[in-house]
Amino acid sequence: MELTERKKKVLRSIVDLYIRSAEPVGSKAIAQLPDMNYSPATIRNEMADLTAMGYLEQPHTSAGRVPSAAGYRLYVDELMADYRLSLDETQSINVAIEEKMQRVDELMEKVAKMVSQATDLPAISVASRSSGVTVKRFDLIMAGAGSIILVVMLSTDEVLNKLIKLPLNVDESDLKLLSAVLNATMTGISADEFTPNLMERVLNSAGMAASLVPVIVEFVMDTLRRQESTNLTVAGHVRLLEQPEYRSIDKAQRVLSSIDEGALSNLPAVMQNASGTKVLVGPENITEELKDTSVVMTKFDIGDGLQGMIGVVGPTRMDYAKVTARLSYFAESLSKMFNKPEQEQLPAAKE
Amino acid sequence: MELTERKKKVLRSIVDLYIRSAEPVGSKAIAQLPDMNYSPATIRNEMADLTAMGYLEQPHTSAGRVPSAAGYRLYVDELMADYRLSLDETQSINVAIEEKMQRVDELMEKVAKMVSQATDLPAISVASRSSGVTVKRFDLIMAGAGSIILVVMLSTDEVLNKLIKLPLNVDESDLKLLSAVLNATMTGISADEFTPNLMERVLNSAGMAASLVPVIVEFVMDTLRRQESTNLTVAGHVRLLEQPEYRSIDKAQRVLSSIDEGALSNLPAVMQNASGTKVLVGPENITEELKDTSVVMTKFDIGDGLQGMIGVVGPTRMDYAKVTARLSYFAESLSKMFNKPEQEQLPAAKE
DNA sequence: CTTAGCACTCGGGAACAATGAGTGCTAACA
DNA sequence: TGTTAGCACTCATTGTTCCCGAGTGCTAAG
Repeated sequence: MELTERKKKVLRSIVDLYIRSAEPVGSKAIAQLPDMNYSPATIRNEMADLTAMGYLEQPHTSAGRVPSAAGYRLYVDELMADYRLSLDETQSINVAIEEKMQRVDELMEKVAKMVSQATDLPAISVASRSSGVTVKRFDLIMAGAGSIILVVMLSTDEVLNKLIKLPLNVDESDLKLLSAVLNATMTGISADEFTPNLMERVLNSAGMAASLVPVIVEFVMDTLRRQESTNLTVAGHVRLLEQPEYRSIDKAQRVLSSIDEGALSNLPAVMQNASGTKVLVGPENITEELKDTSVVMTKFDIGDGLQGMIGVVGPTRMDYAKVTARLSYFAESLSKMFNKPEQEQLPAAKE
Repeated sequence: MELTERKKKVLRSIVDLYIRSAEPVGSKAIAQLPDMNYSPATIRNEMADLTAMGYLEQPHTSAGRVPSAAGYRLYVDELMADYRLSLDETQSINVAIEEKMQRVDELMEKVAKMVSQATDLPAISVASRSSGVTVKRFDLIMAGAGSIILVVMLSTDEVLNKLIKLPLNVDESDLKLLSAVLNATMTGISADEFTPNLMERVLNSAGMAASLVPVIVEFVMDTLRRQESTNLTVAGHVRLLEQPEYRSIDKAQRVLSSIDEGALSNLPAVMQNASGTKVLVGPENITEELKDTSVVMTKFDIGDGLQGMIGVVGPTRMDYAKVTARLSYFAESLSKMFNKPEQEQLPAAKE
C-alpha cells in the first residue's frame, strides 16, 4: 500500500518534531503546524493508519507517537528535506579544516574531533587503504657507533624509519651492499607476498650485514601490515550524554563501553561498497547494544590510495538532515584539501 | 590537638568502609567491626569529636558520617594500610606490559588503557622531557624525481623523517653539501636557541639547495617543539560512570567534558617536583568542576631523558590503597622494562 | 571512661489522588 | 465521502501524605 501525500506529510512532520523535542508527538502539535490545514481529529486518523503500517509507535496508550525504525528509514530515504548549511556553519568548518596537520593517523584524530564538534555528537573517523602497500625504496644510514638508521619509503610516499642498534661491526660498504640487495629484491612486494623463500635469498646475498636482515624484515612486515589495518578513532564520546535518550546512566554506559570496546570496528567493511553518505538506522546496526543508536557515515578521498571515512554516532532520533549536510560538506572540503596541488609544501625561499 | 590512637582507628575504619560502600557510615557499623571493642555509643562520641575537628562530615542529621577532604588527606598520608597486590594482579599487569610497543605516543596511549583497565577507573598518561631536545644528525636522501627524504636523528635517539617534494633540480652533490652544512651548524641546538642570525648563515652556505632550507628549518623547529610539549592521554573515560557518585548524568557530563577539554593538562606541572606517588584530594585539584574528584599519580622513568607519568582519576572516595599499589607496581614494571639492556632489538640471526 | 537507654531528626519509599495530555470512536456536518 | 467536534477513557506524571527506620545526641547508670 502506497502512502498518500498527506500521510507522508504527517510522517515527516512527526519525525521533524520528534527530532527536536525527543518527546512523543501528539495529534494536536501536528495540527497546529503552519501548513497543516487539518484538525487534530483528522491527523489522529492518519496517525492511526501510519501506526498500523508500522511507521509509528506508541510508547503507551495515552502518549503521542514516536517514529519506528521503519519510519526513520522512510524519512531518511524519501521524506527528509535538504538541510542547507548556513554561511556561519560552512565558515567554521573551513576554519577547522585549515589547521595544519601532520601524519595520517594524527590527522584522522583531529578530523574526528572537528566532526564531533561540528555535530555535537560523538564522531568516528577511519583511514583505510584500498590496495596493498609495498616498499618503494630502502635506505640505510650509518649513524655513529653501532647505530644504523633504516629509512623506508612506501608506495604511498609515506616515509618511515627505525633506529637499529647492534653490537656487531659493519661498515659503510656493507650497508651499501645490503641496501642494494633490499632494493633489488624486496621492493614492490606486499606483506603477504613475502615468502620464506625470498627471505632465504636476501639472507644469502646480504654479505656481512646479514644479521641485520631479520630485524629489517620484521620491521617492514610490521609496518606494511599496520598500514593496511584501519584504525578507527572515536572522539567526543561525552557528547552522547547530552542527548536525552542517554540520560539513564546504564544505557549511556552500555553504549559508550561497547563503542570503546570496538563495536564500530566493522563499519569500514559495511561502507566498503557503499557510496556517498550512508545512514544506519538503529536495528540495522550489527551490535545488540547499539540498537537504538544510529550511525551516519560519509567517504572521502585522501589521495595516495587512501580512503577516509567520517561519521557520527547518535540516537536514532537525530537530526539526519543536519548531520548529513555537515558530514557531506566536511567530506567534500577534506577531499578538496587533500587533492589540491601541494604548494605550501615549499614556500618560496625567503629573500 | 593530636589525634588519639583510637580516633585514628575510627577514622580509618570509616574511610575504609565508605570506600567500599559509597554510603554514609554509622556508629553501629563501626562498632561491629571485628577488632573494634567498643559500643556504638562510644564510637558516636569519637565520631562527634572527629566531626568537630573537621575530619568527618554529616550529610544530614540522621545520616552516618562521610570523610571530609581533610579526612581523606589524613587517611592517605598516615592511616591507610598498604595494599598488597595478589599474585593474580601482578601477573595480569605483567602480561599487559609485555605487549610490544612502538612509538612513544602510541605507547603512552596503550599504557593509559592498561592502567585504566587495571584500576577500573579513567587513567591518564603523559611523557614529558626534562631537558631540551636537539638534533644530533641530519641526513638527506635523494629519492627519485624531485623527492628528497630528510632524516633527522634527535638527541634522544629518536629518528624522524619528512618527504620533501620540490619542483627545482638539485643533485646528489648539492644534497651532500647541504647536509654537511646542516650537521655543522644546526646540531646540538634546541628550538629556542635558533636565531634568525643562524638561519642567515645556513642559507648563505647552502649553495644550490638553499631553497630547501626554510622547509627543513620549519620541520625541525616543529619537531623539536612537539617533542617538548607533553601530550596528555586519557583512556577509559567511561569507567567513571561505574562509580555511584557519577550516576547523575549532569555530574558525569560536567566532569567528563572538563577532562576532555584539558582540565588535567596542568597535572604534569604539579607533579614536576613531586616524587613517588602523589595524591590530589578533591578540592586540591585546580579546576572547579573536579572538586569532588581525586587524582593519583606516579612518575616513572622511560630513559633517554624522557619521564613518564601515569595516573588515575576517580571519585574522592576511591580505594587509594589499592589504586596506589597498582600504580606503583605499574610504574616500577615500566621503568624496568624501559631501562633493561635492549636485547630483543636484535634477535640472533637465524641459522 | 564506657555504655545502655531513650527521645528526636529526617531522608526515602509506599500509597494514593489529582492532573492533563493524548487517544479512539461516534455522530454530525459539508 | 472526507472532515471535524465532542466525549469517554487511558495512563504516565506529579504532588501529597504518611510511615519506617537508621542514625544521632544526651543523660544517667555502671
